[in-house]
Amino acid sequence: MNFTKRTKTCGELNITGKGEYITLNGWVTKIRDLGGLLFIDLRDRYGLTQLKINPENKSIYETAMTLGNEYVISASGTVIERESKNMNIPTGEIEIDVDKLEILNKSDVPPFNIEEEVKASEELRLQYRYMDLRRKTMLKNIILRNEVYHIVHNYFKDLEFVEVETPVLMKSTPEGARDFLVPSRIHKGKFYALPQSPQTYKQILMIAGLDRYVQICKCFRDEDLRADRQPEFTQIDVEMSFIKQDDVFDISEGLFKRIWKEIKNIDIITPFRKLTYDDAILLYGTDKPDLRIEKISEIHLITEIVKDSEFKVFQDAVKKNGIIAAIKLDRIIDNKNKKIEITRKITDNLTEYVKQLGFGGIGYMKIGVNGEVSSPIAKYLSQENITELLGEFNAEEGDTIFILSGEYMKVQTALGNLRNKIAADFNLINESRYEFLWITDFPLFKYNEETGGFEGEHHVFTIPRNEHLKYLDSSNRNEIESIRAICYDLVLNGNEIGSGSIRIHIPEIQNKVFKIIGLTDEEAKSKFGFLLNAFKYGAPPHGGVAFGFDRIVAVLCGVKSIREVIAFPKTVSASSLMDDSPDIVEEKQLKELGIKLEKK
RNA sequence: GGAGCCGUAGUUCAGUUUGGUUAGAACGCCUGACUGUCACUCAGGAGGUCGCGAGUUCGAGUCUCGUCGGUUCCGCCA
Repeated sequence: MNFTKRTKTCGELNITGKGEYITLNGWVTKIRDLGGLLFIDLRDRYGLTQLKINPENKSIYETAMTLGNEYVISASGTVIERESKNMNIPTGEIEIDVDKLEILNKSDVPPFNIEEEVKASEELRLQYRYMDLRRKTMLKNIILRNEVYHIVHNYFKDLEFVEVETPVLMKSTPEGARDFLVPSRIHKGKFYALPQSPQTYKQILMIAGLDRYVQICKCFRDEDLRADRQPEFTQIDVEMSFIKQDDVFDISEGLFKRIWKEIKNIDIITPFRKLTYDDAILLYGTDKPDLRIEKISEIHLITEIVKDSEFKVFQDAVKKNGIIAAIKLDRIIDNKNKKIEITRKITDNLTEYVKQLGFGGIGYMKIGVNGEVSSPIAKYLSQENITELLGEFNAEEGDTIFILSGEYMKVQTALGNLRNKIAADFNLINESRYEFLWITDFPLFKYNEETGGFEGEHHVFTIPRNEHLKYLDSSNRNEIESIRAICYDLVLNGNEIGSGSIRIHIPEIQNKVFKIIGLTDEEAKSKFGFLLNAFKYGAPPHGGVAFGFDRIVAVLCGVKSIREVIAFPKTVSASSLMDDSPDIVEEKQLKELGIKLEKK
């Protein structure tokens, strides 16, 4: 098709171009018909420019009158200064006095308006994603994503990392998430799996001597979705040889420093804070604490203080080897500077919340003037205990202490959830901060009560801490559970954005780990034989990390869901509303693959 | 697999608590008027499988059950 090609974009013209004859191509965003004089906002990726159509030019005017929103047009004319300027937009001092107008394509009436603040439901936005992506907000997210992409590539290139593409069709492995499977036509009855991550390949690249590997790659996990989890997602995958944990931290921190500097012009402080997994659970009840939370204390164990109370719930907890722990909420004020009273309604609501987490209820203690407390459980406590408790928290008038009791892990995680909930309910998250935090020394194994066996907490190639190597020969559950790994997560604002470990490169240690998780030699050989073989031929000490690219971009864009930074995301039921996938396939295709469907 | 919330005009929502006349509003769309708008304004108009299916009832957008879709969370998952 013949059309007049643009000489400028809709974002670049300003008063300095006055008098220039130009052509714009773009989408009709808004038509303002003043009865005679006609104004058209023309939009492209770069911005918005106002076209002026004068009724004196009859043929152009008539064409313009047939336009609708989202028509694609070519408009030529002279850049002129506006009679009344709009200083809210960059091009607001000028307009185009159009003397040539071509309709390049019509548009149906759009299902929703293309505007910055979208009003359409997410369902509709996903169905018409090409319309949604025309919105400035989405365009900004996608472009910012691309900028981060370049920063990552450049950063690692500067450090002499080698980008290597790894296969998308690979062998299914039993560990970790459920695999997406791809049937093989040539080998009927056999399947490839899509990679959950290129884990084994990147380790083999280390054995191959690549030394420093990076890849921004797609990963696939067939598990249920969340706001921050898609079945296919993007990872910054990194692996290095002859390094220790601190080297991984240095390289990673440098990356984030550069991203934040270039995208946000913010100098983030490195090195990042570090917390062991055990401390994170002890202090925050989660392995991904949000350090932006203000006015809520860390978790304090108060078993020693209240264990002799008359309160039966506490006594039960102590009897069952459990604990009693608490958090303190500072006196808080609303945006009108008025103190927020912790009312019965609020405590009832929190009680309801902890009941869902499997507790009978929550103990609370409101601190009044002169250390007087109002609390349903105060009557079970001696004055000394109360004083001691207030001292433990440095509690002052207006503060509230929330107490839970029971099994250690259950209490800690519940208090961790409670911190998040209270912070969200009362707006206690400081949104202006970026809080990076390394969580280190994760347990190597997790005991599975159902199967009565151990499972890998991270992945099976993670090396134990030196001082715990001896427990690999143990058969004592406590000893095995106490093994900590050289394994780390990077947490940003309460989101897990990265995870990695130093790997096992010595076959003897690897075999012991396999043994503990109940993998026989034969199974290990059939599942990971290629990797174990490779280890026999001089595997260097190595380790790495992988970052969740979508989550990082989501934080940078200030959005809650990674769907906002993915061009074509899936819904929570893992379908694509735009192209209606997954979908049934033809009988012929199944036959070729030797697949028969079970009747429902 | 489980729990919560949502589903009404092209779109966003009100109406559902307490079943009852013709299901409303805004934006968008169509027609007309208007030569400096930029959320243009003004006048008029069209537009509804109340997600779908059963049930209760004289009567269901409204109550009950089921089902489908979206979303948040738990389980699951780095």
